[in-house]
Amino acid sequence: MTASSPASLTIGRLARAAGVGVETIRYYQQRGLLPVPASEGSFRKYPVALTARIHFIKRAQELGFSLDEITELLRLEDGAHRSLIRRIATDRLVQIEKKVADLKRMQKTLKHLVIECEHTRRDLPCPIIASLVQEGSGLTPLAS
Amino acid sequence: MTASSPASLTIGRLARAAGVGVETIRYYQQRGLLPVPASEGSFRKYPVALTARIHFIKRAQELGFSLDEITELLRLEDGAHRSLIRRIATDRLVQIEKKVADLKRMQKTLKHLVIECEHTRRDLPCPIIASLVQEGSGLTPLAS
DNA sequence: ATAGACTCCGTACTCGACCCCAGAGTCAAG
DNA sequence: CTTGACTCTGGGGTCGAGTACGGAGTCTAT
Repeated sequence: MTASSPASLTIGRLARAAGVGVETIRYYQQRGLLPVPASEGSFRKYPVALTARIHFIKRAQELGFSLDEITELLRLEDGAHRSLIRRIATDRLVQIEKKVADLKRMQKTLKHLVIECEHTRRDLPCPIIASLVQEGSGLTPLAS
Repeated sequence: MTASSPASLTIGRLARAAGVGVETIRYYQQRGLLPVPASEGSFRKYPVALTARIHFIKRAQELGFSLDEITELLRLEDGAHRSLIRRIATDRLVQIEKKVADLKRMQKTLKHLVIECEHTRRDLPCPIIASLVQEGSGLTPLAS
């Protein structure tokens, strides 16, 4: 047992410990993601264990969960609601899959256009622009 | 030459023709994406050709360009700045590739967790939650 | 001529996840 | 015991791409 780090922290120390801003913690409190602990004197004292909860939130965010979904996950955290948790996760998974498909479509089109543009003679119109204009009704220029 | 659709439209008709809301057109005008045409009487008259410009904007958005980027593209639309246009497109391409990589990482992790969860005995903790908690310091429950 | 649809203009609101600020009070190190 | 770093509360601002609203004026079909 060394110099003993305290079992509870001020909000600022908790923020540093968890790698987030003080404002983020207050925001999470408002959203019900973090408890508002009791005060000691006039400042609140935050259990060190809250860093784990914040890390939970951050990791879940990295997996693409919204704070609303994370709130739900935390509510189910006792583990009794496995199938519900799975449903939230698979919902998210479906969204991700759709997004990936969308992006790949964009990627393909764009890549194609860029390559085409590189190989088109300088005196012809840029294929990237041309593809956006599509039906040759012509862009009306902005009045200057 | 049949019943002659007019060469210029009111904002509402243009909006319907282009499949956007009136407010969207006004917004694009504010952002400099669309010209503010002259008025005839006290209402403005919009050239039909503006539908093409709006379609340009919408298609570019579908490819993931922001309105700022689209403004830039429209500015370069004369075709003289091919390499600049390509740079905007390839920048966008790089962003898309990064996003896809991110999503695939999430997807993989989540898929793995969901499958694991389905095969874990009901008396063990849910692996999805467990993976988020990670270091077993335990989540502090919200004070009720 | 009048009803009803539309336009113009400006402002304000939406969503999500925060960030920033001011002012007053408080805590801890030297 | 002072100083300076911190906390609390409350409110506002940010970004992007719009949407919504309200009141006054205007156009058009009947």
